[in-house]
Amino acid sequence: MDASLSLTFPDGAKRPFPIGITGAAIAGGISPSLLKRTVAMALDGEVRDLSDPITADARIEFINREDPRALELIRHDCAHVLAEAVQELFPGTQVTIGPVIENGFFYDFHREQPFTLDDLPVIEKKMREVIARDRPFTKQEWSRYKARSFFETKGEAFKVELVDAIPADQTLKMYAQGDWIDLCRGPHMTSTGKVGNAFKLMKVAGAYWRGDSSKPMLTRIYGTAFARQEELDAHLKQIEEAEKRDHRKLGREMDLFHFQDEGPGTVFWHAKGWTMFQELIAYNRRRIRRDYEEVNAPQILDKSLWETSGHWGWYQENMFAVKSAHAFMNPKDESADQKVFALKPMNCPGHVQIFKHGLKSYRDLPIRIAEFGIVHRYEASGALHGLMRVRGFTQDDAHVFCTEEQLEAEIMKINDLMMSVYRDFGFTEVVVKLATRPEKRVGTDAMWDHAEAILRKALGRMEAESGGAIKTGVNEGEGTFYGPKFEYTLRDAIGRDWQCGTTQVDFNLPERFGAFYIGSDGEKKQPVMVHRAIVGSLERFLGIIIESHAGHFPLWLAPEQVLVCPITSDADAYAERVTEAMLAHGLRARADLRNEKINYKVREHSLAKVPVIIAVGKREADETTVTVRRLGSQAQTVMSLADCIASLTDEATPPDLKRAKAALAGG
RNA sequence: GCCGGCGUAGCACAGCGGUAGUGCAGCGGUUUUGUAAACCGAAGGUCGGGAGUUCGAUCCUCUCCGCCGGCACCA
Repeated sequence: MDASLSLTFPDGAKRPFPIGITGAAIAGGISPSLLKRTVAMALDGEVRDLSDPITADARIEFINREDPRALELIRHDCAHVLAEAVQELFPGTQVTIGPVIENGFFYDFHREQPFTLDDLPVIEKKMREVIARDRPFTKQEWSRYKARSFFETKGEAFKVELVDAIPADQTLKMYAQGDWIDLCRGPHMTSTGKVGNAFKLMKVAGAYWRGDSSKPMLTRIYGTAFARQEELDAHLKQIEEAEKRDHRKLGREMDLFHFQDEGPGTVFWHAKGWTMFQELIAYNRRRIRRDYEEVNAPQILDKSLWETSGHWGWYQENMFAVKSAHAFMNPKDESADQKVFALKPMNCPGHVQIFKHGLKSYRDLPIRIAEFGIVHRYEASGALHGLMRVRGFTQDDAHVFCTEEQLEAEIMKINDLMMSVYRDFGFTEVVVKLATRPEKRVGTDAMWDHAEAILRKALGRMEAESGGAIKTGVNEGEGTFYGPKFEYTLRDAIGRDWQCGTTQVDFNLPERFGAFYIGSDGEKKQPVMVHRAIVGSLERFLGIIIESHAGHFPLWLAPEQVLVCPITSDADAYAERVTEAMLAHGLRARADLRNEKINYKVREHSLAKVPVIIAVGKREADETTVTVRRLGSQAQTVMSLADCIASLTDEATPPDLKRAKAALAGG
């Protein structure tokens, strides 16, 4: 008799089994129906093929399709089914990889003629056939040689490359589903039928082999799958909802901004969008007034300055160069001014120049220079995306020049400010990641060691002192060419993550530009420079605000706060009086005196997402009251004009001012 | 930049080898209205730019530009 092992079941029962018994045998031994509904098992919490022989004592759980842990298997199996379907339909198509991703899976194929959207329904149909065949997934271990020659014979060049890339000490696992077989790490469910029908192919896209733009481009087919149809439907519905709050769509509908062909990646801010933009700047300006000096540096500067900073060398492809139009058109004309300027892609060199102007003492430090700096970067055409990725944008930028001793305190101070700003905009979940030295960089390793050590220490403090609001991590090799940085990522109302803030420690630019201060010993000292942006790009941040609120802005940000609508023209004069009173109290109010029914106006202003609609008729005029209707509610509230203004002005007070008011009131 | 798709009136969309329609908005009139669309009328477009094929191109081909979905990139 074989030696035995002991398995612990979820109910706590321990039972002995012969070594090498499979999960399937155990499940089948308990009951045929258990075996039937089990798609995989977990040994000590690790998901495994049900057919795996068990070789040691463990906790065993049987996983059915509805188990949350099965979702990944369903998606992964679905990717295999997709690959089989594609190869059956389109012989000669090469397979590469097909991983599970957030919300679904994809599979990358190589085919002379890339797939298009029209191919998806056909492929889906074939997938349903493959699933209906319900072939078991069977695992085999192959030698490297066998796998390599197998794929070579089939003309699967990419798979050959994958086989070669697997470390020599690892075994090669092949999963067969009927006649179709693929190199795969596993695990899989018991058969293709377990994938079910709650799947959908979503889109096709190009993707570079191994994520490398110098390598061939493959066709990626994205799909998603769920255990049950209702979950798939809910997911599709959610995508639809997300599309409705797309800032590009809302920007058009709400008349906030537009783009046009002549200015790719640059924003035409309309009055309403610009109102929000200015409100954002005003807020940020109030937040920095105490500690920073706000400056404004030139938009174009001689290219030599950018050579000194290193940007010209590292980022030339992404910079706009500027010459006189005459010189541009007549590059050979030596009598013309052929000087080349760069449209600034960053504010730091400008701020260094301001720092350098005049002798600085150690007593002056830290010097914090802020600018709502408009920068231009020539982003790749394919990178442009509404307000989220543009070629001209405004940074809430600042540079702190300080001593090394002051550095950590400055970083923590910046962190406090950032967290406070994010809270004011309703973002409470923040992830801060330390991005360490990249391959392409300037400065000595000693410098980097030092800078990273300081940031690491600060990172630990941030997490510890945040009371759980900050989670931290490390992005190896993701730092800037001149220094390591923190990246602040916010999670919005619908769970999407946005990288906004950044704090960068820089020992290099001050040196390159020869910036110094006079130390207490009378000697010249080099300051440390900290680059920081809180919301990053104001354009982008507004895009995030638009999407996370789906256009239903908090009152203080709403471009139009109040619309006053008379019921009939008899109340026009009163409506104007109400509007004037609101305007006088700083509210953004407007009277709608058009000859339209109240129904029409309510509908129109509701669709325009105006937060407050006020209707006034004879009744209100006689009593100096207003009838208030709030966006998102059908309720009508009658109140005195004075009360209404008092409550709206309070609500429209920006969060920072509200805090100050409350502090005052609290004594 | 790369792969695929798309580009028709301010917006949302039809259409198609014989130079274009619908709805909403806008404009003119009628209507004075109590909380999500009153009625009537007239008007509005070198069908993204350029070139080619054709007797004839919004439609087919090429090319450029832009946008969309991804990939790559993001100081």
